[in-house]
Amino acid sequence: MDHQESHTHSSHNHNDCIETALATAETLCLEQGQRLTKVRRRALELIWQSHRPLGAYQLLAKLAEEGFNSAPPTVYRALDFLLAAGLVHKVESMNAYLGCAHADKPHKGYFLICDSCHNVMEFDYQDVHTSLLEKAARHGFELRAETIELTGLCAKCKMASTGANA
Amino acid sequence: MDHQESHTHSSHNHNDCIETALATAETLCLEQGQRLTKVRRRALELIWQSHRPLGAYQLLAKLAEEGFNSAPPTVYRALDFLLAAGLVHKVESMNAYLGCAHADKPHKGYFLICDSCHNVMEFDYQDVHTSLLEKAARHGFELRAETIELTGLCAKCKMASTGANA
DNA sequence: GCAATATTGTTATGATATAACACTCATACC
DNA sequence: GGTATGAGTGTTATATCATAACAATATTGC
Repeated sequence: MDHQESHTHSSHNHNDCIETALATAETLCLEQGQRLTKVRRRALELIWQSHRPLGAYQLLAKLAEEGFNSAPPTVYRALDFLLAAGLVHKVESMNAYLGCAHADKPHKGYFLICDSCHNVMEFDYQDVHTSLLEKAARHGFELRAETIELTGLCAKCKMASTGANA
Repeated sequence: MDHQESHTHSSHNHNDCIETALATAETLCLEQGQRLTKVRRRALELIWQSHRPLGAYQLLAKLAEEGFNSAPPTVYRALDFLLAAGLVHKVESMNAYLGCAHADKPHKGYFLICDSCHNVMEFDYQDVHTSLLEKAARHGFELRAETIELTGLCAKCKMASTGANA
């Protein structure tokens, strides 16, 4: 049923996440006859290494440091590829890009975004999707994509702020 | 209960919408001791005159034609004011701005955006909000704002495309 | 009127994203 | 293995979206 996932908890070993994501990406690309080229692979890895959504130009700077071409099309092409493959999501309200934790299952990117620490948690509630789909249909609207971005205070920051007051 | 509204149907008299919106805006600003200055009022009106979300620079161009200052801060200040007052919404996935049809009641901007004609319908389903609020709380997350933007094909465009095939 | 504050003018720049065309490399086919 | 094809990348230029910083002006409360 409901599924939720965060790759922002400092408690976990994020390297595992990155490795899993990269492995999944390679498998998916192989299956679909897509080429996970050097720059695409490295872009994906760099996006994953950040615990927060990464801006295109931040990513470009990192790629440039490593000898990749430093012109914007480089990064936007890589992002376009990764977005189309479902390997990353774009967080519209931040103009930033985030590794997708379950690219292997088609899903919508629903996000909880902390205003304070800027960490982002992805969640994927089937019931919300079903409900939105049904409501769209009620308007004769054929739903293709959903942008669901919830902002506020994450548990940690909330505790930190109340703790400071107490 | 559930409320939905469109100001994109060509069937209606959009002038009524604009007048109502402007009247509501004046009332709200008066109540809250806010000043609906010339440029703010005209910006709101121009946003409403467009049936689709209007880009900041599109709006700026229209304002400039009418003798207002043509530098970007002019339009962004007006937009900031209108956004803060809840009189317009920003459609994040389009970087564009839309008149809010029910600024008088606090609400979230939920949008159905047609990929084909780019019209946008605002809807506001209390049950979706409640559901998201509860799910956020489940993660210890204190929800402050929601960006819900659904894209796809509106009823008209869907009919037009199937009609073309038939 | 006058001080305090809000609003607007103005210049400059930062941040995000794409167009257009040349070049290179991988792959598939012979 | 050669070579045509198309995918991918390099490069230059520019479009689009947004804000910083400070000066000038208008509004409001006294």
